Amino acid sequence: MKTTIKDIAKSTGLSTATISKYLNNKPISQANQELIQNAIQKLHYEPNLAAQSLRSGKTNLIGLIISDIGNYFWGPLIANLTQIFSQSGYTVIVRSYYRNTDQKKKLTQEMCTQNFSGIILLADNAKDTSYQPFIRANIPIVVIDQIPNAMESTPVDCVLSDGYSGGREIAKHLTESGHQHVYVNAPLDDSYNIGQRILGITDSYSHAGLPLPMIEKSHRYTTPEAIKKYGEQTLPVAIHKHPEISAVIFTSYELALGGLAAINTHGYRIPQDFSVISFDDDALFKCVYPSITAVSQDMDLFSLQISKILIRRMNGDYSDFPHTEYIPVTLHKRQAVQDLTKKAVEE
Amino acid sequence: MKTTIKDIAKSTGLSTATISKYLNNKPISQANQELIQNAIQKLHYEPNLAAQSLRSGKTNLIGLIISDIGNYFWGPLIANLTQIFSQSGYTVIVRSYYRNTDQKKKLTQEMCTQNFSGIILLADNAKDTSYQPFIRANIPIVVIDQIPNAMESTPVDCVLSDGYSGGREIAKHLTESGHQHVYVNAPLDDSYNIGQRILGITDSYSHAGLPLPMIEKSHRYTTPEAIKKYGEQTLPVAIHKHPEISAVIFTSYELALGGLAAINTHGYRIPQDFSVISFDDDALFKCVYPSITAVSQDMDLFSLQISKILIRRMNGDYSDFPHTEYIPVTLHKRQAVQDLTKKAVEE
DNA sequence: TTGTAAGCGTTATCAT
DNA sequence: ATGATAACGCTTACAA
Repeated sequence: MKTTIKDIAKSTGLSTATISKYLNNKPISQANQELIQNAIQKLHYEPNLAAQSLRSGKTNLIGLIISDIGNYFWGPLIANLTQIFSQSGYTVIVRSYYRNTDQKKKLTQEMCTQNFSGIILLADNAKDTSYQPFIRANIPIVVIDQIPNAMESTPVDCVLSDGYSGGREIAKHLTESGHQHVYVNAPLDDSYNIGQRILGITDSYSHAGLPLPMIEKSHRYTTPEAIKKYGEQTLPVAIHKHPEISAVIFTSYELALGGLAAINTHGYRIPQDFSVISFDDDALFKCVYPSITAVSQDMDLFSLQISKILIRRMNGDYSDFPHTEYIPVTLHKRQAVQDLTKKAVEE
Repeated sequence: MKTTIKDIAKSTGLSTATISKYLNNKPISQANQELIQNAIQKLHYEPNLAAQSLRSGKTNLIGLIISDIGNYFWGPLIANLTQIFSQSGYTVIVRSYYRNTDQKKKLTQEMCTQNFSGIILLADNAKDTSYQPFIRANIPIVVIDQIPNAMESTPVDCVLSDGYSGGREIAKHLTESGHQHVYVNAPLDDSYNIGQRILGITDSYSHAGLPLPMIEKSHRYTTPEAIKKYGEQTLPVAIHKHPEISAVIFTSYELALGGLAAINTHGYRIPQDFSVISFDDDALFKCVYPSITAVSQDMDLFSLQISKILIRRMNGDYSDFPHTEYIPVTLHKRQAVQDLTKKAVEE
């Protein structure tokens, strides 16, 4: 038999109403506070969340919607969010729709009706409009990793890493290392984020009066495997056709996987044959030989900003709505980028 | 205003009891089934989970307890479990205690009282007894990745990868490739799993009449970072002291990270200086040069078996209790292991 | 097969 | 500051 507030009420001689008030930090006499506190400890009382939720209409549930939870790049983010929100009394529930559009619609519709206290939506790309039903249903929501095109008609809070700065950092590092002819491997999708990464690179090269980076064009790819395969196939072709290329930039982790696989297969030597640099870092990047130069996202800060905005909204504070937060990124200079200026001097 | 079964009742002219029966697949006349179905569609009815849970005493919640959700090795498992259980109408909630013993006790106690339909506990090591409160509370639970020492006094269902076979596979591959002097990098913890991995290796070498693998002894390490650091520090020392070592085995992903970092720092050439082989696979292992030979766990099958057992228990079927399920592992032969027999012939 | 009505554990209203 | 009581949306005897 589970302990309920009735038991606490009986044990203390108070009414359930008073116990409830105690639990919700409403004014209670000092004496009774201690009385209740003791009873709770003694009887091992834990509130029934279902009852609380049913009566109050608040679930304290945060829905985290990710197209494909299997994509482990986002693991640390999920971890952080789970931890941060649990500290504020919220429980994070992760839901995926596995890149199935029908399932996605069904999922969002279902979640709109389940009294989630807040939603975090990892948007697929800039065309993603699935945040809109939550706005309509008045459920606080933060869109992450993208800025939807529909922002203008339906404003929403966004948090994403600063891909543009990342692109500029990469370009700076490469130009300072003497790399004039650069190849950017990027599948054409409608990702705002990836678009910004590329723009950061091309802007820098353009401003520096250098030849514009060669950007691989392609069809759209949806699954991580397809993106990897694409990278694996296109890289050797480009290198072969354009021997002047001295550096390759992967615009995402999946492309890096594919590119590195191709590099291995074809026996390219990094960084002697060409330098390599990737967006999105991985624990192994800094361990392998040569270690892979990469731009990492700050998942801790990312999670923190998401939680800050969402909690503000859940508390009814919309004073700065809509807010877009860019999370700074960090370039890790490693062995995979060769300093061509030094090399020239040495020779 | 949310739609409730009352609205459906009014709209169809039936009672709420009948609607409830329809929702719970109890016998209903064909005509009314269609009537209700239509009303639900028209009014966009979605059941209130809190009310269902409160009344029925069932939450359909699965608690997944992981010491450190930030350790992304388990990301794919979380992903799979979330997906599999959602197909059966369960929602997975991941909870961590961040290697804090007090927090862990608090968490398990709290979860015991929250009517979880089932629990999946990723045990820390063989000494982990935190599954016991759930057994006492009659909450179905499956322990994964370990077999607790307390099994005998408190039986429990277990699912874990077959580390022993993995060890034997590794040993077979190494001996067939002519590796007689092998170094095993393993922090001494109380992990049943890691113990089995080591045992598989040593048993094989012992049965083959070869010199016993050299096993690094150490203190206990708790965090992934500490384990990595340990691997990074011990490997070069061992290699230096024992030049006869021709192959190094990492007993976990974290050790591989540390070991590879050390290899990079010290400029060892793999596999010329020594071969490398790791437990636990990573997407990058097969992409980098040289690709890293590794034993992978089958996370799909792992998740599936967990869900099968747990769902059986939640349905009250304890006919095969307690059950221990070993998930087969796969050795991926890659470039990091050199075939010394061929080399000998060539020379 | 269908309806009536009680009640799950909590919170909120309104007295006191 | 405290208490009596209704109500949240649903399930489940039990009766019809």
